[in-house]
Amino acid sequence: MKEQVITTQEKIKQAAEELFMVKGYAATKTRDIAQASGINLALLNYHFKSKENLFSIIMKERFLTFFGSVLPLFNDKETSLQQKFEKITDKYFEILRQNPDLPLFVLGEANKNPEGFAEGLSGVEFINNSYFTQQVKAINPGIQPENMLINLLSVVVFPFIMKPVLNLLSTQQEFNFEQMMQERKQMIPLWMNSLLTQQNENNEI
Amino acid sequence: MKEQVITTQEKIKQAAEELFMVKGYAATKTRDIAQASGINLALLNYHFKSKENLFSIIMKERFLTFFGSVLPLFNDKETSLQQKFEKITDKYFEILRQNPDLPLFVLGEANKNPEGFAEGLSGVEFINNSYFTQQVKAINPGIQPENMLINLLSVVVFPFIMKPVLNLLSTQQEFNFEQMMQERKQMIPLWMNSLLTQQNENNEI
DNA sequence: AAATGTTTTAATCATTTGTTTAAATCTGAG
DNA sequence: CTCAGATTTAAACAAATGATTAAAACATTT
Repeated sequence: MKEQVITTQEKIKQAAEELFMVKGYAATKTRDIAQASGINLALLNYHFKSKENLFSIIMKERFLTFFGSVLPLFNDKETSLQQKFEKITDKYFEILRQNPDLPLFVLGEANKNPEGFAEGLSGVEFINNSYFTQQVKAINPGIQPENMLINLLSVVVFPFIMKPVLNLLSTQQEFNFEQMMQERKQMIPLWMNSLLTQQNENNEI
Repeated sequence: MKEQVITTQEKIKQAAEELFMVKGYAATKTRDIAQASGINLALLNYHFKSKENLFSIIMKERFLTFFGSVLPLFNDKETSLQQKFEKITDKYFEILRQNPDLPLFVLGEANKNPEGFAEGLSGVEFINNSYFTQQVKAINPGIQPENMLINLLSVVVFPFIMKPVLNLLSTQQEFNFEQMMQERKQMIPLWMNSLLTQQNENNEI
């Protein structure tokens, strides 16, 4: 097999990424990164100018991972709504399985630093008047398309964020996170369809 | 009107709570807390023994706010499932409107420090074999009750976490977060009912 | 091999940060 | 008022932290 040469920069970035994601920016010390990547402390500042610069680079990459490959699916003119539900669910499950800490990192950063967040999203195709929006309006004008978007992202992403809480339940009960997620992956498109096609009956009491 | 005397301890706690929630533990410096609460730096260690102890106190209180008043509703034997959907939604909207940073704080902390998280939850009534679970099984045995729980929490809580992302959309488009949440509050119980009563059709292609 | 530019290392610097200390101020009981 | 205890203040300390420096090691070209 071909020897995989991993550069110092890559070593630093990988270690820093892991640490930033689980501990956050402030709690991650430059010496932690140096130790985790097995490099000399000074190399961090040599290869990346500063801790903040290193963080900024990693942050932008993570933002793209979180938004870049999924948001365009909303605008796909070749797929039906049902297919969009399936494809977006599949894609996100794939991404989040490999990057379980991604949602909290991205959304936490969006909260702490909204300006930098917006800036880090340059190049991401947006959903504004996406084809998704038009399709929702066509099928059910009684529901705000933004709410369908939010519903889909909620039931897909939130369980990953909830994982530690759910695992708390699992100690008391037989409960398997992976197995549950497997069922969700199949059900979510059906659930979304069910939400979409229901009648908006605003009948109070 | 009666003069509201606010003690030094309360001033410190309120300022620290705000800072911990938006910036996180490590990024919040004791001098930030002192300045924000207008007290002398040494008073933090005089009234609370350490920064970590202060954080621990605040953290446990926030955990209770997030879980304490909502989880019991799942076990209420007097309410139907439909009523549970409504009451849980209402209660959470009320809490999260007043504490918009609560979910990210609690869930972030659950991730960074699962042990301390579990410990901070002592006294919270759990959902294990709740009445909610039984009711879901009775109405639709084809769905895992845990997944209904997760769906409900997802569509209620996640939008608050997504708020900064959604506000990014609002700059490009007429879009009002509050107005959208108003619609969600009405719709979520209906949506949940729709999910629950749909048939689990496992028909692949 | 010599020279040149790049990368790595160990040591050090200047701030920042959590905490402590000793004195000053305040408060309430006798 | 006076005194004892509680609270507050300014100053300082020790450790941690991000960054820099100068020399050493390495790699590449001539």
